[in-house]
Amino acid sequence: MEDKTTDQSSTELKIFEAAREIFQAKGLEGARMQEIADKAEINKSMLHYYYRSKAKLFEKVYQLSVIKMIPKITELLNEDLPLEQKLRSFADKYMQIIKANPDIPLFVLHEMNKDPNRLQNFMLGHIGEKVQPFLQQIKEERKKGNTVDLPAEQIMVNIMSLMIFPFIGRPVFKAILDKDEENYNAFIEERHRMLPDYIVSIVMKK
Amino acid sequence: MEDKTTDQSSTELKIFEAAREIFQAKGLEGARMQEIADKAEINKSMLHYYYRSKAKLFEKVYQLSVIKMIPKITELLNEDLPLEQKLRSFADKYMQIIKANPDIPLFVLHEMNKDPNRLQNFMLGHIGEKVQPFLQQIKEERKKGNTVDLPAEQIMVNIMSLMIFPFIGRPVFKAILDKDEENYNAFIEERHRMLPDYIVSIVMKK
DNA sequence: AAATAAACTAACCAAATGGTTAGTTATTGT
DNA sequence: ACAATAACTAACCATTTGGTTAGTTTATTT
Repeated sequence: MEDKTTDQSSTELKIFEAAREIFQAKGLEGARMQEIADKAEINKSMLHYYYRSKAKLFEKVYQLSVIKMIPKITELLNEDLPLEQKLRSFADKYMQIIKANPDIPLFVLHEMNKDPNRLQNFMLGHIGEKVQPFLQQIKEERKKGNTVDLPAEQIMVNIMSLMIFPFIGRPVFKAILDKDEENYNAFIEERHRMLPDYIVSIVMKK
Repeated sequence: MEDKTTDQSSTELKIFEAAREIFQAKGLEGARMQEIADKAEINKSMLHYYYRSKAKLFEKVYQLSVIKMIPKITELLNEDLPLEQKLRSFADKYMQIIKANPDIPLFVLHEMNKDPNRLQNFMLGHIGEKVQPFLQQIKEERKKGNTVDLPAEQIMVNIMSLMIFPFIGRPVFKAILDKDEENYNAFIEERHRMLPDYIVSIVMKK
């Protein structure tokens, strides 16, 4: 007896997976229903049979994408750990997540930018308050003189930028650094290895 | 007598400006020709009168967008300055450029991601060799023990990430940091002020 | 095994969208 | 002043695209 999440017809899953790939690569308007059907190797009518409309199918892909990336941030940042350990752990675990879903950040940010109110920003409604404890933790450590002298918000943005942007900027960085796909992936691996310590080093006062 | 670049009918310019805004906000496929015409307050036929096709109009917008952001990087990084001053100057000037064109990074990266071969990557063909001197400069300073102990490429990616990502990630950061548009702009201003020194501090060994 | 429902297909449809055309108005050169 | 060209408009067209329908095959239930 399979559980509810895996108890879907293989066709439905094939459709979703194809839709995920194509929506993430080309965005809502760039994606063609026929293209999704082709990739899923099913008749185009099946898309509507299982998901009714392009908008509905997209919404599922979009929501899953957001869910995979956003809640993890607050989840990891609210573990009960001293700041330094928390930073190290967060950097490592969040890099793992992005590496497993490298197309999501650009996809989600592009769609958010197009329509900032999609589902009243969905998922983003209460994230602010969930990040507060972490920002507070930084502020306290800063008062104690344990961190570098920067506003907590700037530190937060620094951390996220260093982790996420190398994935979003991939095509440009590949050109700038003269790397092919394989080389750039190795570069990302190297980055994953160094980032936990590096982030600690630029946040905590030495 | 106006020079060639400004000697265009006001209609043509209005179209281009409208197209720029809409393409940058919604991407190639998300943009509607009618919408561009409406924003430019002209008849839709004028779009084709001056630019022949959506693809051609888009290409002009895209190329201008790339030209505004990419060549400046190598230009600024190849000024004949000691590393520390160069970093400070680059951070300040490049932040100015992004602030003046805050929608371009996400737009360009989304389009590049969709079609990595658009115009055989245009503009990106020779950028690698133009960045080499700067990477070399870092490597030399690193050998002398003047920089933090990181590969030059990682340093380069760090710098670009810290500058650009706050613009791309705006909708998420606004939610996370609980800021409205005005507050976030102030946050960006603060960031612009601190980044030159900060970047120096995380690259040069103290 | 018959009946019922679910999964699937091919053909078709309507709306949206980029693009054209034929003609009108305004501008420019002589 | 007038011919010629450029700028512009409204109506229309062809294709693309998301979506539907009517019917067929496959699986399930009793």
